Amino acid sequence: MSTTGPQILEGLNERQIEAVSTLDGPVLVVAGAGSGKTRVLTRRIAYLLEQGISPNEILAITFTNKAAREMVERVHDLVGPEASQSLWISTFHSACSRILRFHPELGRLRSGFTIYDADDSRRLIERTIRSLEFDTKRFPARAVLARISSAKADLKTPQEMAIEVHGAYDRLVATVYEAYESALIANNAVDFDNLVNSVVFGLRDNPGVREYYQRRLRYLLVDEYQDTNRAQNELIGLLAEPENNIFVVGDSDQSIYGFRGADLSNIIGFSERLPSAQTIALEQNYRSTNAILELANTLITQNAFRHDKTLWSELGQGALPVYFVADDDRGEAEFVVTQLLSLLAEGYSLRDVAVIYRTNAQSRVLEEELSKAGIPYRVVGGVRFYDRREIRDILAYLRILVNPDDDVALARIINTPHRGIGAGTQEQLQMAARTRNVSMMHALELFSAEELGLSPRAAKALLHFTELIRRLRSLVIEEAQAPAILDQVILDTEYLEMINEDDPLTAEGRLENLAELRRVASEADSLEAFLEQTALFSAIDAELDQSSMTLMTVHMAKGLEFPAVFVVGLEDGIFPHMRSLTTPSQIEEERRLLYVAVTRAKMRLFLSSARHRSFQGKVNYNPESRFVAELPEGVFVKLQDASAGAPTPARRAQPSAAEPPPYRVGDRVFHVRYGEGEVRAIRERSVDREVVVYFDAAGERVFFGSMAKLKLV
DNA sequence: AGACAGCCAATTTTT
DNA sequence: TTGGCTGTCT
Repeated sequence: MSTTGPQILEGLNERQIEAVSTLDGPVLVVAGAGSGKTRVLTRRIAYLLEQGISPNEILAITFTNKAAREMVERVHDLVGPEASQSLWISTFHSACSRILRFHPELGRLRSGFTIYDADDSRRLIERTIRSLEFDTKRFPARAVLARISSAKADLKTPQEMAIEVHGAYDRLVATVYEAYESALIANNAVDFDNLVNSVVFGLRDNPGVREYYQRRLRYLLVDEYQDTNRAQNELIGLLAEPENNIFVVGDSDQSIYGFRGADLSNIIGFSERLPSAQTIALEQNYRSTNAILELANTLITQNAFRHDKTLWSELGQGALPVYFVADDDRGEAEFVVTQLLSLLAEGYSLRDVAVIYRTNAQSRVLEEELSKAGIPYRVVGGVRFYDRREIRDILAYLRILVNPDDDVALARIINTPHRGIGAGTQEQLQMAARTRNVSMMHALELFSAEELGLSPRAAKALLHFTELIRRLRSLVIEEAQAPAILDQVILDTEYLEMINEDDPLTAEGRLENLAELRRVASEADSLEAFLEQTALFSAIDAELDQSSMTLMTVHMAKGLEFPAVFVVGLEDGIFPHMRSLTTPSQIEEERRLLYVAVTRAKMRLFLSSARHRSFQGKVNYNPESRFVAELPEGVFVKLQDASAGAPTPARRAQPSAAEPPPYRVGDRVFHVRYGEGEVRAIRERSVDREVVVYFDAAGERVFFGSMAKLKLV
């Protein structure tokens, strides 16, 4: 049966083998960038199974659904469907959600509870601030939510927060926090933070449930451990007792979510808290050349709060990273374009290249220059699928059907599409509901318009609304399928008509979004499962465009790799960001951000800055990033602005597109790297021309005409 | 109820 | 520069 033994450890280095096969007790794997941590995690699961541990006894936790899915797939490939189906591999939030579905009382919830995402939470906070008659301008909900959220990350209750207040602002936050928690319970809802926190508090208070999970989950694995907050760490600790078979994998140098409560001391202090812990460091990198790793290593050794380690690889020295100082942000973007053209000429393709920046706003100039040059690109991030208005509206309808106490959902849709229930009426309803201690939906159902103090006109509009919800709810009671309910919502609310009237230009796109939502719904087992999925999964993975380059923030780039990477905007104020210059720990996090950015590169790395740039409508003269200054001569080549000094590859003469191409479609050509092929297309672009060649051995490649070293055969 | 001008603030965001 | 929100006018 267990003939898998050798396979499980096959191709692993010594450290990795040690990590995979150290069975009992706490283990910390310090896994540098590109050191094969997912491999270690998946092989370890296979190893545990081979050692006779039941799949039911294993819980593997990740931060993202993507990582969880990837782990499931890879374990599946190793151990087959039977064992892998019984494994529990999920995100913190999904795992907690599942526990709460079985034991809603742990979080003072009732079954059918709603999961609030950040936007729902913000809205509820805003309502709370208003209802306490605080000024929402002086105390923006977003800021208050951030404070509450970081308190929750530290497992701090409103009462604990109230004790430690410094000044009026803190006092307000503590007051809002307490009211917000009550509102969540009243709405039968949990926010993301409370998914974890209520399980932690619930397990502490309920020995029976706690012991059940402790007995069941004997082997825990945690991915990206450096990103855990105190609450998540506490959850792991609780579940792991009494055996303490905790296997955590992470890299202190890649902790970039401190601003959201990630607590680096979880990983740094792991072996101090658990003296029996074994620490295994993975320092061999399988991604980058040593030239890139040397730059990364020198950069990150400037940080004090970290696990000391030095990455190395067997992938050769490689090209020295290039650092370019542009005159302005446009010049920087032009640098990216020209270097990109050379990369393409060398045989890199667009999908091999990524531009990474600190803030989303930086994408604009890059996009303009790339468009100008006719280079296809995609920007990762931006408005996410479930954040689109039409999606949120329809989901709010579905939510109110399942959980009538969800006032946030109700507020969203009570007058969407417009049905004559204005702000005044809504406020009146809210007040009336509050004094009766019921949700707004229940108030509508239980009391007459007169009792609620509503005008006859408002009463009529509300009656229509209540009837609408009642009709739709009957579908839920009859256990109709999620897509059918969704269809009926769209139909009965005349939502499509609204979309059309609203803005006929975008109507089609929004319609497509709804169709996509319906497709997701059709794959869910139930309406409840569908809603849960939409709450916990942020995006339907965008199909990777095979022929465009990628633009994204450092945060989005984490976990990814590209043959060639540009890191732009290396200026004090941008990277490190202005708002992160105050404390040493903020600066360290910014430095880790840059570390994450540069370690995405496999072969080629380009860094750049601009002497001045337009930013927030004004021209800024930022000094060069302190991080660049920290790097010694020799770890990169510095290029001056192309107008100064010797001609750089950046400004190599470009034949104008008007010149006739030296080859035509159908010609046979030769390339040093790809051999012989046939020219399939020649496309004129504003800056250059594109030549598409189909190589006999290497398939299709796209070159830029000015750069391509193609010889006619 | 809806349109529009004026004002203000402005990282990063796995769930 | 952008976007979001508020208050005012129709």
